[in-house]
Amino acid sequence: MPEGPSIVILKEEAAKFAGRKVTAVSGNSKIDLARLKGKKVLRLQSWGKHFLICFNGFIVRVHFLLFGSYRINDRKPQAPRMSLTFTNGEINFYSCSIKMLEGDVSDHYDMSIDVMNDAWDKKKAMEKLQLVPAELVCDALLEQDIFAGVGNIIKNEVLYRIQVHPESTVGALPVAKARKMVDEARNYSFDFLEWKKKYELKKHWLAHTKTICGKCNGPITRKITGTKKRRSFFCNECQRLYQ
DNA sequence: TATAATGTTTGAAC
DNA sequence: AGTTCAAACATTAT
Repeated sequence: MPEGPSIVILKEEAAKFAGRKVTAVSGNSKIDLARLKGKKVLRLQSWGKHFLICFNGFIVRVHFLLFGSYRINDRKPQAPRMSLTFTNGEINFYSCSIKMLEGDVSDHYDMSIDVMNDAWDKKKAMEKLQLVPAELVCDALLEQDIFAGVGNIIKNEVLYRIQVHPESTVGALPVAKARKMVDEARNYSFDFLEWKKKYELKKHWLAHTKTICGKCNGPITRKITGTKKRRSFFCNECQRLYQ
């Protein structure tokens, strides 16, 4: 469930709880859940892969990692990490990381880094890339400090779209390619959002988990790449290695 | 059934 | 002391 666009979908689905009071709270999270009881949710936000439940003076941050999930007006058999009940429904979170942050969202998050946010700033991403010229692009795209919300699927699809080999070095990319990478990190994320909403995300994958390149009919290489050691799927023929 | 996978934090080891 | 790395966590489809 993890990448940024999926969290945007959650935010939209949970929007009906904004302005509502938490009438009951439970779960096996180690944070002080009792603090939420009777408090009003001011708004629901997202930043990258973080889902933010904002209260007056503090925020509950939910991160789904690899296996986390949620249900709205529904439950899974297992015990929820956190369950929030409102007068108009409930939301349950499973096997996720939950933290309490003091203060406002702006004290903790820079929304201009979130590829899904209206405040996203292309120039800022370009500037941050220039600070890590030695990094491989497959790692750079996964940097949440640069591309908050981008995950491994988006990484692979972006690199395929712009025809850049995942083991290319950031500093070796021509500026026009770097710009394309930044642009597509956002563009593909929005495509991901639309496809995911229609339950047809996988149908549109061109590189991720594929074995044949649709462009040249050659093989798609699958390889663990970068210091992050994540799976990369790429076409050696169509994706150029810059180094 | 065993494996691998849309991810991050932590703490040991250097 | 700062950096690096692997382990830990946890679920489900294949």
